Amino acid sequence: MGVTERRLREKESRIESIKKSAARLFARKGFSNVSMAEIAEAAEVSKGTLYIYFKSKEELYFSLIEPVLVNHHKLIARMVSDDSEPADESLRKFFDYFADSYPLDPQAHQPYMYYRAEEVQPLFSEERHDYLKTLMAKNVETIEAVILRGIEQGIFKSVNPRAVSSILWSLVTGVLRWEENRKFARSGDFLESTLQTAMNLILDGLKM
Amino acid sequence: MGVTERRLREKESRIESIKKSAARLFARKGFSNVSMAEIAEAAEVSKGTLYIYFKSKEELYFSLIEPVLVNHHKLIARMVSDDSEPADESLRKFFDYFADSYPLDPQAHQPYMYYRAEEVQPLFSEERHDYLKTLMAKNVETIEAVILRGIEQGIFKSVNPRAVSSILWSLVTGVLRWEENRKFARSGDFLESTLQTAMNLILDGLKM
Amino acid sequence: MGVTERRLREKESRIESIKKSAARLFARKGFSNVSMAEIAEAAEVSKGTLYIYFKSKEELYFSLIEPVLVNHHKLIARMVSDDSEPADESLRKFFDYFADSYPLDPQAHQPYMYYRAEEVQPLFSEERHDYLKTLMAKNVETIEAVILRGIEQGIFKSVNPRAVSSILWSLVTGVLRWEENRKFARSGDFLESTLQTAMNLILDGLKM
Amino acid sequence: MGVTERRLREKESRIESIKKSAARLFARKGFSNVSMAEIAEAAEVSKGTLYIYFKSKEELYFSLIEPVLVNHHKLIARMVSDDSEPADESLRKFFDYFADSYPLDPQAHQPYMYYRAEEVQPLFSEERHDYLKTLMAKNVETIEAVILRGIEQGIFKSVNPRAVSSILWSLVTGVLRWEENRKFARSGDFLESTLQTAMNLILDGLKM
DNA sequence: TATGAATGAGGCTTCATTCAT
DNA sequence: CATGAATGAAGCCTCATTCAT
Repeated sequence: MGVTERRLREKESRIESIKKSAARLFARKGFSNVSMAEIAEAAEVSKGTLYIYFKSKEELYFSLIEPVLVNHHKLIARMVSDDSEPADESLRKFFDYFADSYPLDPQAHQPYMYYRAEEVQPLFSEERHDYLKTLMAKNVETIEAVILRGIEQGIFKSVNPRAVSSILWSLVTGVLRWEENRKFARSGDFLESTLQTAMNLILDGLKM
Repeated sequence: MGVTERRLREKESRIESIKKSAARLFARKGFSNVSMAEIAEAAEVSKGTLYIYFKSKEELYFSLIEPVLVNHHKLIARMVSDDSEPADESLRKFFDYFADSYPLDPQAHQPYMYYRAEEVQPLFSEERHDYLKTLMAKNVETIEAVILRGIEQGIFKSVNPRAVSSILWSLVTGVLRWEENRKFARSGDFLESTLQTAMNLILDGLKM
Repeated sequence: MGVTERRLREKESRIESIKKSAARLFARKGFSNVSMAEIAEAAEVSKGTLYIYFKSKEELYFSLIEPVLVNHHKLIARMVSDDSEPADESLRKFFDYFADSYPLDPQAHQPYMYYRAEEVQPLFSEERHDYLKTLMAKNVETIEAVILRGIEQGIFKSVNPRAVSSILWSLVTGVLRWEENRKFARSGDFLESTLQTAMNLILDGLKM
Repeated sequence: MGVTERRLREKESRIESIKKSAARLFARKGFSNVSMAEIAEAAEVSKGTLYIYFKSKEELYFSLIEPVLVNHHKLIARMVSDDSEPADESLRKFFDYFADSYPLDPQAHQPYMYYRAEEVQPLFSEERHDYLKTLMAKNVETIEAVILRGIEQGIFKSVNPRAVSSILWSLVTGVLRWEENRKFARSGDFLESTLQTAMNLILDGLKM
């Protein structure tokens, strides 16, 4: 029978529905401003059902954050991993990644955009928090390596690679947040062009 | 009598104490994760006293946000208001303002750093929310004017001034958040040097 | 077919497994502190299965209590039913019964040890509760008859048989509980010797 | 002003009201079968008020149990502390204490009557549970000392003092429970006479 | 018959706010 | 004005029970 399979599919679709609803709500209002009841209603399941799949509100939140951080890291790391590629090309890909993927799935980017160590820390165990920090640190290191490569390739000025990596991440997350706020305020959507402009400025500034 | 005066002074110091405590707590943990009891204790007043001076938790929050936004706007507007000044000088002042004033009073900058339209909106009346939006929009326009001036002065490339203004604000708030998280994670304090580097990159990128 | 038989056997073993698991858990943690999920897991069946065989949690509990009460009554009644036997012999059997059978199946004795009218009453219908009361009353009457016999046989002093019967039951259940707590506190197992001593004291006290 | 004092009195009376309601309910139905809402209603306060005075349901329970155990120990220890007193007199006081004090404040005796190590343990921290065990152990030791004294005084047979102490406690708590159940079942109140009879039997059994 | 996902009532607890003093 | 005890709505979570397969 395909019964078991169908069951499995239904179960997974329910989990997906919960995750999607939760992600949207958390992204829109922040962890503390979303109630489990709200999530349940949005996902069209009962409150109890949430707890079948997620041990707690924190667990649900974590299950949304973690794979996104892992995935982004993977994607970005792969994207910029070709050591023979000119570093400016790599950075361009980095920016394009956000310009392209953000509109497709804005919630997937929320963890970066709204990550706030002091708010998140009390939610998770020390271990988990360390894990999240490590994940985010890796991302900075990835871009740091690109900057370093650019300097070695003679394309970039002699800058502090770690600082510039921080700046690039700050800039990207800052712009995503900014444009999100702007969109919410109904004043148009300029994400792509803003990111383009930002990248051009930075690259021009970085190049020798 | 000096009694009335003393009373007045005591009252104002009480209000200041409340505001200071509340600002620190909101900044540290976010609006929803702070209780009125916590604020009262930190300010060394009773819970009831909070409600003498502030109609509600939202009101208290607003009373913290609003003057900061107004003040920042004033300071920044004044700082860059000399139309004869080279635009790159003005931007340098803009960056320096954050590098200098943030360490002195980090909380004062929280409203920008953590402003999140979707989270804040349900707290306030439409009117108030519009007011906040206007305040923030003015700041963007101020920097936009500087960029425009730079172009007219022949110092800057022909960029989209509105986009670059957004970028500068995104960059500054992004870096502030970034360094705040980093500091919280006990990995050192690089705010000033990071902001310096960021400004140099951007200015180099902007200049013809 | 032997199929039907096998089915029947499997079914009965399933029921036994449920009862056994439930008895152990109820005995260990008390009715309210045991969940149906826990019982199902311990019995290695699904939650739904519990409801095939027992209409409700209360029903399951009743199905454990009732036969034990009936059975104890039967055993004890038979044990002391020989009217020609010296009453002190009969009481000795009564005590020995607990000293011998408790260690073999402690859970079977829980209904007595922890019976608490006020807690049990809201669980059951009036009718059922009355039934349980009657069962327990019969036990008291059985021992009461032994005391009476002892007086008539000229072995026992002229005491109030009902009161002494209550005392004997109180003593036995009291000691069982006491030693259970002590065992749980890991301070050794003195059930048998304690019961022996108790019986000797009481018999010495009863005898003329 | 007496205002502060009256306030204090009102506050304490409220706490007393809560404790009294809680004690009655816990005694009647057991810890797990009582809800905080029930207690609040019985005490005629709001649910929130309970948490002003007691950090949690467990804490409230503990606040009822602990002083009773301490107090009983004190009373009983004092009662039997005169080493020159004949041991049978001391035991008589011990029994009388329960016969007299139980009807006056039955709830005060609940902790003994219904103490169940396995149910109570998960409620409390290890430390607290150890503390409770120690308190109860002290009581056994107190009576143990009386038995020993009786033997030394040549009044009692040469029995195992620890075992007999356990038996006396088991007997008393057993009888209290028994009569409580009987009372609840509306079949009369024989506590005093039952305890009297029990004591006479035991003393007769103990004496040489 | 057996399963286990789903339900929703109800339990414990927090907290913004009120109000008598 | 200042206090802090009191309130009760609302949040997180558990669990007995049902039901489609």
